[in-house]
Amino acid sequence: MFSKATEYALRATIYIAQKSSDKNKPGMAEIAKAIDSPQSFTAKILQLLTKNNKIVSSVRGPNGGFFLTDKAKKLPVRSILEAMGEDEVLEKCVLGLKQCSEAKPCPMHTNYKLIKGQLIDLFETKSIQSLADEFENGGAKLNNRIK
Amino acid sequence: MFSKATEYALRATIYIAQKSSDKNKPGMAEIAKAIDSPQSFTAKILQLLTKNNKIVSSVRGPNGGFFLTDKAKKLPVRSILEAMGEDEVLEKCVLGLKQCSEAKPCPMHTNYKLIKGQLIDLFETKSIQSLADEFENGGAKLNNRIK
DNA sequence: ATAATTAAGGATAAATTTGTCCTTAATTAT
DNA sequence: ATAATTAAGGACAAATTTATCCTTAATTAT
Repeated sequence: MFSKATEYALRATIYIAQKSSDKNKPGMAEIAKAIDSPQSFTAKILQLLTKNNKIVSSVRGPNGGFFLTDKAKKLPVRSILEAMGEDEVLEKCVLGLKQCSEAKPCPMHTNYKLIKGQLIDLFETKSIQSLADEFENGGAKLNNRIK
Repeated sequence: MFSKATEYALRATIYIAQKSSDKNKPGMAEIAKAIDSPQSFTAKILQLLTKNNKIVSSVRGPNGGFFLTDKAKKLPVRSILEAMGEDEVLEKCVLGLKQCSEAKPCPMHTNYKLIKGQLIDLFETKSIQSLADEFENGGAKLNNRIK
């Protein structure tokens, strides 16, 4: 569904939401290990999320690392997709048709739009914080290693 | 959602379902033009669909081209995804976690699985033929050019 | 039989995505 | 002030996806 870069972005952001506080800010090495992603590549992605788009915040130096502002925690998960430039996946025609619309529907349109609507709703409704919370409560794990 | 190759595969197969008959078999040039895809690349994809996996059939020589057997027309759309090796998209965890499951759900799991179920159902239930029919009845267009 | 037509298949190239490495800049602790 | 730590950023490399081109094989029409 999403690119690896976006998958890493989602996992990293959720991890940061869980682990960061005023006292403790996970660094890129810790994050990459925790979510089982390539470290340098993840660093690039964190740069993206930190820079233009204000999803993630960071501080350099000893005890530095990444964290989320209270404002950022309330952002919908979709904002991560937007920051990664992969937001269109939620809107696009399944067949990849540029002119597919209500007026000129592709053969999948009518059925697919209902599903797409739910996808959009899910990514709009869920906040970054609420995902982190679900992690804490459920047995959910973010790392990707198979033991 | 899907790769370009798979989008072309879906469009091409639907087009063939519409246009082919005993008398008339669209060739790769016609198909590529109709669905607005790069010709040589589309030819490769048609080879894939023709070869191992028996989605599409073909005949060479003058008046040759591509067509679908009656059996193939009844195949679920999902079989095209399988032939393209992109079937896993329907099953995969949104966050890309290999060990995400009912037992070890990721933070998105519970909500996403409902949507995924509908996606799978859609691709399982719809047959190639039924899509072609919807095209004929509705105003749906397969080409991708913006006029 | 021959020529024309069309898909099959191989080799290769271009573009994009994924990934690494090294240097620089900022911040902190001493 | 100095050294240590950590993110930022640039340059580059590998892998994958997308795409083109050319030759070969099959089939048909003449």
